[in-house]
This record gives sequence, C-alpha cells and structure tokens, in this order.
Amino acid sequence: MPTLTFRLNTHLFVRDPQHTLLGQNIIRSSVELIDQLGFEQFTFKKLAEEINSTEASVYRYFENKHRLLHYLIGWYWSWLEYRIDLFTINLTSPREKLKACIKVIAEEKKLDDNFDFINEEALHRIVVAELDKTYLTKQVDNDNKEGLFSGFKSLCKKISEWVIGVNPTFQFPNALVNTILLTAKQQIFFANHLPSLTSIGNEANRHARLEEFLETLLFKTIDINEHA
Amino acid sequence: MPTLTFRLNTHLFVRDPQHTLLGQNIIRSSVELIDQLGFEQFTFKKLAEEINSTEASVYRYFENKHRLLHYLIGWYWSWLEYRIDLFTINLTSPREKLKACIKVIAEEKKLDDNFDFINEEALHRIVVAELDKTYLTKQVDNDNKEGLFSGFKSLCKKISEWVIGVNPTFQFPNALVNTILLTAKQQIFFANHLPSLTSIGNEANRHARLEEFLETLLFKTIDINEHA
DNA sequence: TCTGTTTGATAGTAATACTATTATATTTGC
DNA sequence: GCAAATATAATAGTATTACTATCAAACAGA
Repeated sequence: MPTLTFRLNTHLFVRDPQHTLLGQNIIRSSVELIDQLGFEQFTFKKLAEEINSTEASVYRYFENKHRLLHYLIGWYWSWLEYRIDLFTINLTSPREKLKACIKVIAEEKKLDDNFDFINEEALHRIVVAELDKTYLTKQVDNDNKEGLFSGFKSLCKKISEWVIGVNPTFQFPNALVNTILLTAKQQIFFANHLPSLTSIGNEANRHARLEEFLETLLFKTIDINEHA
Repeated sequence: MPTLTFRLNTHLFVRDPQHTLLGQNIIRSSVELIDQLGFEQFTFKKLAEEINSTEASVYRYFENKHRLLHYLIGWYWSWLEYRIDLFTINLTSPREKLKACIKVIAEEKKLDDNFDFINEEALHRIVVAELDKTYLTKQVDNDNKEGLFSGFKSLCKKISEWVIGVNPTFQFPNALVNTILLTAKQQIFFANHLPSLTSIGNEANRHARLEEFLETLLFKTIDINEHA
C-alpha cells in the first residue's frame, strides 16, 4: 500500500520526521502517548524510553513538545482537508459541498491505510482534548507569524468560500466556519465528560446527532429568511 | 460601598479566601498575575513574592494552581449569571430575555464596584485565554464529580430553558447554549490573535459585531422556518 | 576506506510543584 | 489581660521537567 505524505510548514519541525525511521517512531509513539497520558503528562523522556532512544535525539526533530503537538495537529488539519476534498470534488453546488463537508467533520474517525505511522483515531482524540492548547499560549502571535496555523486557516478559507457561495450577503462567514469546526470537537468532549452540557447524547448514534446539530447550525444561520 | 460575595462550591478552595486579608490578596494578585503572565508561567512562588507572603501560605488556601484557576473562573460564571439576572429580571418573554442575555455575554466587561479585590476586566481576559484549561485535563471527570463546573452548568441551564421557551421542539438547546457561550470568548481571542479566522473585526465596534453574530446564530437556529 | 551525518550515552542545570517542620505572630475566648 | 488556639512566615528539601552540552559509536555514501 502506498504511503501518502503531506508537505507541512517547515517551522513545525527541526528535521522532517517523515524521512527517517527514528522520526517515524517519534510520530507514531507520540500520538499513542499523548492520547494515553494527556499532553501535560507527556514528556520527551517517556517518549524516548518508549522508542528505545534518548531525549537528546527527540530534540533533534522537534524544538519542544509544544511544537510536536503543533505538528500533529497540523497534520490532522491537512488530513481532514484531504478527506473533505475527496468527498466534495465531484459535487457542483456549494450547498452540496457544505453538506458533504459537515458529514466528514462529524463522522467517526477511522484508521486510514493511506498513511503509515499515524493512528487517526488516537489523533482525533488528541485534537478533541488538546487542540486549544496550540493557540491558548503567550506565544500565539509568534507561532502565527511562523505559519503554524496555516493548516487550520486553509481549511477555514475553503469552507468559508462555499458559505459565501450559498449566501453572498452573509456577514460572518469566517466566524461561523471556525465556530462549526471548534463546536464539532467541543460537543464530542462534552458528550464524553460533561454530558449535561450537550444534547447530542453519548450513544451509538452520536455522530449522526452531531452531524444534524452542525447542519442545523450552519444552514439555518446562513439561509435567507425573514425571522430574527 | 457594600461588597457582595458569591457562595462558591467548597471544593474550589481549602480555606475560603474571601474571609481573610491574605485570602483576598491571593485572589486580587492571582488575577493580575495570571492575566500578565498567562497560566503556564504563573506560579505560587511568584504570587507569594507579589503579596509578600510565602508559597506554603498560598497552599493553605488552594490545593494547587489548577484549583485556583477553577475558583476564579467559577467566580466569573457566578458574576455573569448575576449580571444576566439583573438585566432579565424585569423582562417577561423568553425571547426578550435571550436577547438581553446575549447583550450581557457580548458586552465589554468593566470594573464592577460591587465586588472588591476582583478586577473583572482582567478576569474576563483570563476567561478568554484560560477557560478551556479548566476542563481539558485528565482529571476532568473527578473535577466534575466534585462540582467544580456547577457555575457554568447553572448558567447553561438557565439560558437553555429560555431557548425551550422560544421553541419547545428545538432538539439541541444545551448544545446550542454552550456553543454560544464558548463562541463568545473564542471570537474575542481570534479577533486579538488570529483575525483572519473571524469576521467580527478588531475595531471599536467589536462588541456590537459580536453581539450581532451571536444573536444571528442563536435566533436563526432556534426560529421555526421551512429552510434547511 | 575515508568522510560526514545520525544517533546514543551521559551529565548537568534552572525551574516547578509541591511537602514538611518549626518558630513567630495574631486572634479569640474567657 | 492572658492563655490557648490558630494563622502565617521562614526555611529546607524532593522528585520531576524541560531543556543544553559534549563526545563517542554506528552507519551510509562516494
């Protein structure tokens, strides 16, 4: 099976981990460990032990663990955009594209054989639990200058253009799109941990309910009608 | 001027800081310091230096800095609910109440003379930058059992009931209300740091734009119409 | 085989998030 | 107004974290 790779912003790493065995081990195991331990408890020392290497070696690939998280989440946005492209490429109207897009955003994430050494299920859980930590820091403006958020921005821009396609007079396309994207992961988190704060439930049909909620939110908000 | 106090969940602190001078200094200075340094760089040692006390003394009031953040944010939700009550108490229809409520949520936060030793402007910035860190941890289920999120839950419940009042058939009242609450602070953060991701701008009329966005999101979503 | 690069091994540092102990203030009850 | 109780300060200490530095071994390419 062929392994695809994304070309990610070079500021995300010191050395590209996709090109060496050690780099691939770092990626594979950091996804597993962050998922298990949470980002706070995750350390390069634990990672190094896991892959039978040393802290110093890991630092040759990533400046620090915060950048590593950026890398993983940057990868995730590239992957999500790639999947959205896959399911919208054959559709013509922006409305249909948006519908398909919501489906991809809300769906349960499964292992993707096109990509070796990344467990997409675990990575999705990392996004749900840790995404906000990439930008809720005092270095956010610097990180932004270096382009660390370009994956997320690129995705937002694409979806926003479809929103404008549906309703060119709508005033808040960017705000709405990032609300949808962040709400998707928030609702999953709440369903898991603070169920009284959500309405999507915790059962088997959770992803269908989430899709319905996001669809309602998006289309009711952008569709032109007289109310409100 | 009379100083009001909120009765907060007792698990939020070891000793109630409202009752002693040292406790009040801890609260006052931790708001200032977390606002300045960010939660990661904030330590009990720096706080102790600031108030001419010691680390050990601070630990007698708060189990750790994470609990202190919970305390401050719990206080914030109580304060916001108190303000919402203030501006909705004389209104009769749930629709009017929702409208007034959005206004309070979106408005610029100013110093409130009813409460000593809390700088509400700084505290609001803390909520914007640090709120998510209260629940994005591995201890979230435990914290929830101890009732640390009861302030947020109480507010969500109140607003959700108005939503149901406007549209009793709407399927996602809780999900929508927490989306609105979290979106309010996210959009402010994005306007400050990642402006290309929002549509509310960074100018003087920012709070009015935010209010308009939240209002659109809320009322279009819950109002009954045939589209979507 | 020579050369350069990658990795591993080891050591070290300043800071963090605590805990523990004891002495000194300060408050309170009587 | 004094003893008892409690709150606070001062100090010390610990395990862990997030790095940085150095050097030797392994290996890969030419």
